[in-house]
Amino acid sequence: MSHTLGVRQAQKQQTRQSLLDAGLRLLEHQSLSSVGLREVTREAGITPSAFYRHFRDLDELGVALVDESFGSLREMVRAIRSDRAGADEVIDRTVGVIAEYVGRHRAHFRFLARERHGGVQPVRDAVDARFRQFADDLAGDLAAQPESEGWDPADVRMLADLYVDHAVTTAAALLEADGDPAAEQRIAATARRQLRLISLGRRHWLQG
Amino acid sequence: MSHTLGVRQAQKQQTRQSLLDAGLRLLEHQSLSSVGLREVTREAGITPSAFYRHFRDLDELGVALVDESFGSLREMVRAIRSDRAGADEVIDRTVGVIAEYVGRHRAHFRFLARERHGGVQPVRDAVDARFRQFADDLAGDLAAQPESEGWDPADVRMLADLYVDHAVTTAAALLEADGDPAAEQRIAATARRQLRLISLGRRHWLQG
DNA sequence: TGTACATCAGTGAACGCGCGTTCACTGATGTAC
DNA sequence: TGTACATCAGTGAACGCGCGTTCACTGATGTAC
Repeated sequence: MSHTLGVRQAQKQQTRQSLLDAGLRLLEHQSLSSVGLREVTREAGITPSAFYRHFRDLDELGVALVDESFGSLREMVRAIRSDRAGADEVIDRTVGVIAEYVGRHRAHFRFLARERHGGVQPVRDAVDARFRQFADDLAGDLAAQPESEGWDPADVRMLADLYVDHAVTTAAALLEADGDPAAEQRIAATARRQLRLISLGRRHWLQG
Repeated sequence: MSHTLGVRQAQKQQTRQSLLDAGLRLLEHQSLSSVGLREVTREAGITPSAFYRHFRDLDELGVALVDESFGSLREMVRAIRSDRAGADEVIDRTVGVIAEYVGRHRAHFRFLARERHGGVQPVRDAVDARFRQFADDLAGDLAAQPESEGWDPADVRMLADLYVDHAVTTAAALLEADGDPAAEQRIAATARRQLRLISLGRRHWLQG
């Protein structure tokens, strides 16, 4: 028998995952600070006391959900950044990818939108650190592009922040649309125009 | 005795206000959905059952707090919009006013940031409606400016949304800085550059 | 102005309930020989 | 391979506690005459 993990550990990890899934399901309609431990274990189909075999408390589960949620996000960002095309195509693809991922990982995005400014400090810190990391990565990408020649690094960074904040705002608006296709179209159209305006500003930054 | 209100009504309103104040105080460190009714009345110094003389439940108190918070915000927007000056001065003043109001009405802004995407639906709807109203007003202002001559109304609206979203993001970042002056300076500096880039994009929109 | 009654904001006791946490336990999985 | 013991993920009962809500009440304020 090959056991890279062992039956026991594999089962434990499965239970842990069912706790995370249960948490995410409950967080679709309420925020972390109002979810109960017993509520989560009930949803996961285990005993309340078994919870402590996996997390110290609900905050710790929340931080684990941040990691999981940023997994989806990282995938999305990779899809956007790998794009090499003309400005307008990049914009269209970017907005398209955001809309697609929000639709596909709705629960994860909803969780991040909720807890980003929500109740629990350790979770908020975890979310913030991850977003800052994204902005750093994006700033690196932008700096390497020919359009950024002659730019002050601080200006590159502020542009990266603007892009990230815009993406976050757009994703949150799409969530709020809650699947209504007309509303989603409107939000996507607005987002595209805004990105076009921003990229115009970028083009004229040095002689501005 | 002149009584525009009556002693009894005046006292009732005072109690109501102390409930709102207590709620806002508690919401500095947690979100609405995790605050208890008894917690609020304890903080306000009244009996739990007296709560029902003023609100049906905590959600209703939350909606009342949205109204109150937007009072501060409306004042701020009036201060910004009344400004008539050159582009760069407007930008500096705008960011300055935002920073000043966030500092002065910290609890109100924190509440709005929390509950905007937070747990409770009626509160979220109330917040959203108010922000949309602001964007409408701002779109009206922008449309009246000479810089907007020849603009598609939909483009004016998307610019107004971009400005409002940017202000919201900046305010939230300032809150997260939590009074640290260096962090606040950095955020304000970034916000000013971003607004300058946006206004560059605006200037080149039609020939872009 | 004075009196008699109505109103109603806030009180305080009581209720049933679900909460988070503890603890000794069970029995399947893992390990040593 | 087989046996004897160790580990430990998940169980289920128990606990004390604060919760939201109800209800009859009190006494200051308001109103009618």
